[in-house]
Amino acid sequence: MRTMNDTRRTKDLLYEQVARIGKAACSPKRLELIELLCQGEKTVDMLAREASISMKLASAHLRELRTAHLVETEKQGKHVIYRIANRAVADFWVAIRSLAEDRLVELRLALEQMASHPGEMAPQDRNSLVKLAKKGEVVVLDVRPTNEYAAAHLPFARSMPLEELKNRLAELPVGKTIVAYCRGPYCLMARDAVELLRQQGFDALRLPEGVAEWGIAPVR
Amino acid sequence: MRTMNDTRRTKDLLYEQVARIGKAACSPKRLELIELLCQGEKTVDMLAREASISMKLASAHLRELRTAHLVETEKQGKHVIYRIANRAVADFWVAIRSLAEDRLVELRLALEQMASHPGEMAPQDRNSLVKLAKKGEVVVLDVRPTNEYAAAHLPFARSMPLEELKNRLAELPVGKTIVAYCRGPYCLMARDAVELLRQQGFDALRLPEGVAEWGIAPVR
DNA sequence: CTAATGATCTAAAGATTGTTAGATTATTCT
DNA sequence: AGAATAATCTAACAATCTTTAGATCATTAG
Repeated sequence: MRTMNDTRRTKDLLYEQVARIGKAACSPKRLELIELLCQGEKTVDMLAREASISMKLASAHLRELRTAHLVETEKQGKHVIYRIANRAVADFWVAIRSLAEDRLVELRLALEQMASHPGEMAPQDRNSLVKLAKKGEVVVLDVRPTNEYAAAHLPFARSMPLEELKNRLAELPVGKTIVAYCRGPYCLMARDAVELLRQQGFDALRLPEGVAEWGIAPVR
Repeated sequence: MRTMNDTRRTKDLLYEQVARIGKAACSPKRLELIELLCQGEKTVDMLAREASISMKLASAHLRELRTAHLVETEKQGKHVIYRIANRAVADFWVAIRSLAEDRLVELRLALEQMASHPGEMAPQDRNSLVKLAKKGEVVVLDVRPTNEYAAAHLPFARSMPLEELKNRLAELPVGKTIVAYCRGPYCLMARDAVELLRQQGFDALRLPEGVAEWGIAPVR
């Protein structure tokens, strides 16, 4: 015989488990860490530096992500390397972000303001961009750090980290359109790259999507 | 001139907005309310009763969901009717649940234990089930309350709420397979319906998916 | 009009998190 | 071995959230 209370307890248990994922996603800093890990594996202090928090705090947040089984660790020498558990985590990051953009006007406004400065690329389908890049009609620049490029990058993209860009302008073609991308729509490196390129007379556009949005986030 | 701090503040703002969605999804009861609303619009006290919480608490949780713009309200007489803001909310509920099932062993175990009792339906593709139902080779039963059936239901499904099932067994065919579904994998009404039907000698199976999983959640 | 119902608001207690500091561990470098 | 580095653990305080109770408001029924 199944009682009402039995059913209640079972249900509570199920929703509690799902809420563990929600809890992992309810802190801005944890979301930022997830996005960083979508670019490739990183050590705790790399993550702390890039998210502008202390290593202690990063460690505490990563612990939360680990108990929710969203990230995995591996010890290498005196470093601990974190990575997302699998591609489903990257997909979830894209999904929650897109729901947030769908529902929250404030977020849409902030993004529009951000994008209005330099040339935002018209939403174009992926295949046609890849085709153009393959034929050499546009140059796709990956302006993230080299290790992130090494972990995964868009097809036919060239690595040119934002910090090096200023000194490597000579490598770029003058007539062609240059498309810069970085970690995704919340990362401002591609925006700054486009700003710099335009000041130098290049025809530059920003592609707001990164590897997570293209579904090619690196997983071991 | 853009400063480092500027960039930081902009980023923090973006992640904070996304975290508002995470916060809405970090309480088990709020998740349950979202799932209930995926079945169709409901008043506060309907929601409170079905989620086994007080109306005050339900109201407080719904307030949170409303500030995250995941649900919308409409006043009708002395009732306030809640509904999910759009289909993207139902999709998100399915997405977070599926990530939880992917990552959390505890959840998979709990679901297996739940499912092992009655006959769980083999994961079958949707079109083939609809075809069988259309041809009348199986009977698909929607065992949710009638108002949820009215809001949206699977193609060719017949409404037969769990509470009425016992008294309406005569309406069911003896030779055919009966497929029962309810609100989704975390709802136990279909499980109980299958248990009852099998005791009565019917060939019954549970379809663990509901309208949210089929992408036909009702939205106004 | 008055009473009852459905829902929200406010305030407060209790529980859970976020954040920081200090101590501790494991590993590498010298 | 001793110092330095990377990371975690523990404990504590601050901040936030959950939950309940009491008061309040709007609407309907009598």
